[in-house]
Amino acid sequence: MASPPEPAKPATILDVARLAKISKSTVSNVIRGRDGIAQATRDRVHLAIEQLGYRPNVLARQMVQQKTNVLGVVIGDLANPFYSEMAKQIEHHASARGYRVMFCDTQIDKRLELAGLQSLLDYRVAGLVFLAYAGDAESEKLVKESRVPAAFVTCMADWGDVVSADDEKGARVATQHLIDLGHRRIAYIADPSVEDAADQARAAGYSRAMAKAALPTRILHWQGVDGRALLEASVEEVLLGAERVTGIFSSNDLGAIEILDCADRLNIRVPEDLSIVGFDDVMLAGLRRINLTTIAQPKEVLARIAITTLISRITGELSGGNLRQIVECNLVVRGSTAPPGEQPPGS
Amino acid sequence: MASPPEPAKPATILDVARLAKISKSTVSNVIRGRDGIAQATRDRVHLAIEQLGYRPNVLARQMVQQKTNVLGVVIGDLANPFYSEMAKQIEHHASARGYRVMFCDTQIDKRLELAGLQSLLDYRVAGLVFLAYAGDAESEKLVKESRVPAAFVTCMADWGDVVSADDEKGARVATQHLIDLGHRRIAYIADPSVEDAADQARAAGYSRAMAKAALPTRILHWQGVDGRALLEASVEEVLLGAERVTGIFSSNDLGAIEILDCADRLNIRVPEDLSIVGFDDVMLAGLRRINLTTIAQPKEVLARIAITTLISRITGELSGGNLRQIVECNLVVRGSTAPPGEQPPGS
DNA sequence: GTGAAAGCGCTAACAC
DNA sequence: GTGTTAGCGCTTTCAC
Repeated sequence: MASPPEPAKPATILDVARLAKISKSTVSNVIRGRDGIAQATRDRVHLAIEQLGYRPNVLARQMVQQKTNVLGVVIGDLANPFYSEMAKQIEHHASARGYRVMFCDTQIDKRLELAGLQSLLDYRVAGLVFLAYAGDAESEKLVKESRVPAAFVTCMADWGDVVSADDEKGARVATQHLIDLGHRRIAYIADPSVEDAADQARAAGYSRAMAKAALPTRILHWQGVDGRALLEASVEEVLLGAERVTGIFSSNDLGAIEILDCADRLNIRVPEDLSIVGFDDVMLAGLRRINLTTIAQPKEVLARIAITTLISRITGELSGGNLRQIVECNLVVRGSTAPPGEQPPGS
Repeated sequence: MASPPEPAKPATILDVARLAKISKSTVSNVIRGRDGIAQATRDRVHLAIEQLGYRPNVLARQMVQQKTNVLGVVIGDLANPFYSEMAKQIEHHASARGYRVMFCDTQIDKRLELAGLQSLLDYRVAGLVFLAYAGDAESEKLVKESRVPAAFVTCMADWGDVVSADDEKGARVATQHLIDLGHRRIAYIADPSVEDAADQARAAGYSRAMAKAALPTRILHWQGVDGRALLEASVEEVLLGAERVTGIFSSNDLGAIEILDCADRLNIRVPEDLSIVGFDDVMLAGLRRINLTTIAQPKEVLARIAITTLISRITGELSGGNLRQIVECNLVVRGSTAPPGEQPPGS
């Protein structure tokens, strides 16, 4: 029979040109919307495109332009709700602007990060979004040499645009919330899955609020990623010991929920005996069973600004020194905080 | 020394060829590991590559081969823990096999799905992974015409390889668990974010277990995505009415947690007054505060099989009719289920 | 307004 | 074993 069931070869620009009885450069010009083309020609081309179901070959275009409309997104851990919620926003805004995204989950491992970046750059991504940055010097060198613009969202580096929540202020507000409730012994507990820079800023905000209230600081760190142990002291000591705290500000919601779990296990009531404030406001935090007071990061806004900035860099609309855009975050009071109550059971 | 700070143009295969005093095809042959090349030549080429910091231009390779090493991944909602946990596994296995992934969040909207697929296909993805499939006929037509292999993970279609948990059996086990505990009035509640096909299978498993125990079925649906209302009856009626249930099997963990919230609000104790079983075993379910009995989907296994199958299709190792691979899932008993207790408060 | 022609950097026949 | 050559499908000067 004359026509095989499926045309294995998709139509090319040449097919369109032939059908429209016109040269392929003119077809190209029509497609790219260059002006200075007769309406009649334009119509003929569009008709031919229609008839053939022609779609420009992105690969060929990328090859000649040596650039893509793809953004590389470096993520710390896609299974972490904060990252996945951010990733969703990034994908959403990128695709709304005509860009596709390639995700790369690094587990905040420098070697994975480097390999992932190399691969993304091999694919000639037009820009990079770091949702987490392991801070590797090799990575920095690689990206800088590639001259691909980078945006750091919710993380930090001095060699690209930074879009971040006001971590220091958020931490201050969180800590102040506990102080205002009447807490005096308040610890800051850092979760390793939080970016170093963000962690520093949040610790600083905590320390500043505590200093202002003339209260002693106590900074603790979770040991390992899903360890239920602290580096500096046992959880029991922190929550039940002589110097036990009545308020905790966690560097992120996941860490705060970890503490919630510990408290439950030790029969410490939240918020009666222990108040907890998280950071991020992941979906989880809003669940009735969790009901965590937290500092909400405006994820949609962060993503929007990051994508807008990055695309401006790509197109060249924006040039010059690195931008550092800080957006406000705000306290969401839920059920995990209250004025300090009576002595915890067992003391 | 003589080298400029940044070579704006990356080295091409021609540069390597010149430096190694060899033709570019030979360089190409060396790079692609074709055998039948003198060791001396091979060494010279590698040396030149090293010196120039040469990296093959993926875009050019893709262009000539008219194919990429990119997988398109269609996701229902990246902010949904089940999807993001699956997405992580998919990305992991794909990158381990040398493939990059392009994610596309469709919100299970047919139009978004179609647009996303069109775009992925424009980029000549080598294969498609559907983590969710809206079941659009246009989408089907588009992908079939493109001849790009598709794998449906955790969802269903008759025009690609399917990798899925044994939803029907999982549901039977979940329901049987409740029956074994002594429950008699057990409802199935479907969450709209669950794929239709999976929902059907789970409902069927539930019905079968109930039928076997000669118990009446009661199938309910959440209204809207984050609605706290059911289609068929009020939550209060289901949980507190004369015909109230003592056991619920939810089509996914998120829906189960929703019910947990409702129960808490209505002062219904779980598991004393109400037992709940979920499906998926998202990270959330394991939190002490949630502590949900559930059917665990083996996400890592599902992803691995899907990627392996898809890549076999891509390379042509696998051909012929669509595969339908079903993997076992298993009951994880936690604290949300127990034998039915006394009458719920207020009755 | 439109078209001819020169690539983009690579792969893959096919000569030598 | 190695080199020559002809594209892949498109963009983009630059003539006409």
